[in-house]
Amino acid sequence: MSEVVTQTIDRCRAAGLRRTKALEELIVTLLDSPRPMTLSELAASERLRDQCDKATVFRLLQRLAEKGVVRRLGLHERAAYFTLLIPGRHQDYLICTECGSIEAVKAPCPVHELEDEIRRKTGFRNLYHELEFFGTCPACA
Amino acid sequence: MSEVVTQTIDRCRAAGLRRTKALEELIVTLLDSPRPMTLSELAASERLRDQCDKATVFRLLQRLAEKGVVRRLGLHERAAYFTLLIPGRHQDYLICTECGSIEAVKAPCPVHELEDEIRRKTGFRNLYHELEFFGTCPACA
DNA sequence: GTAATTGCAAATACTTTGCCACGTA
DNA sequence: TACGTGGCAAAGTATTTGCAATTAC
Repeated sequence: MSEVVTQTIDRCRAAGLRRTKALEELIVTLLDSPRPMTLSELAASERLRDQCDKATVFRLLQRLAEKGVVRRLGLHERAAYFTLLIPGRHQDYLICTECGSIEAVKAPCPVHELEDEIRRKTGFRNLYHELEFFGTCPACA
Repeated sequence: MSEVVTQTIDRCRAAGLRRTKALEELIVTLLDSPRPMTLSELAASERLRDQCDKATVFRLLQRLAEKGVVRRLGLHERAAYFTLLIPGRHQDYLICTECGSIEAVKAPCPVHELEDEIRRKTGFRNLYHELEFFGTCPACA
């Protein structure tokens, strides 16, 4: 099992969660995915399909989001997307409004300075941001 | 009626929409609001409450989004948010994850260069972006 | 042993559509 | 007149919860 997986499970344990098979498989699944996934996708994924009920995945995601281990994203679809939150890592996304494809933006995120400024000026705590680009991908154009 | 309202209605007319009372009230309501609004908020708003059904507001928003007059935003809630799209204007948002308050970010958006770069490198068309900051506001902290 | 976790089914929330009446151009 | 619009009610989709059984610690 990869380094990141064990570290993430440790973070869950430290946050008071129990180490269940479903938790492990969920984390591995999210980590394997190059892009955020919906609840339905997760529940239907190879690793989780026979492992547990959709409600379980839902509640796991809920707890993990509460503990800051996963993040829930909007991304313009009706369904919410979830992604693992790895300390020190940040990802922006590029989304095709026609076919719904989602890919990670490779360039560094230009928002951190503004984020610091907002933190200073507004007194918001636990500040983070979400940045998404939308458009029509070459294949759909 | 303000300049922007008539211009926006003109854009709708140009896009082939009919000028109805509901359309006008919807546009004025969105323009009056300092932040994006949900379908429910719009349908229950003073101007629209007695004017038309929720389904009508829904279909109006749908048409307007199609024509590029309004934009549908995620913003992390279960309900979608809508905002008027004024040419040459762009807005980022600061959202409290505790109380759900939404305010517009006053500072200029630092993402346009990256957007240009993505447009060039990926060949995406009609590119735009959405940037939101999330955190705990001073009142909730 | 005890509290967290789970499955299953039922309840919610928000969105979306069908169908026929109506109003704008 | 013709076609976009509107109201009302029903259907759809994704999420969320209740409760009793199970499992991790």
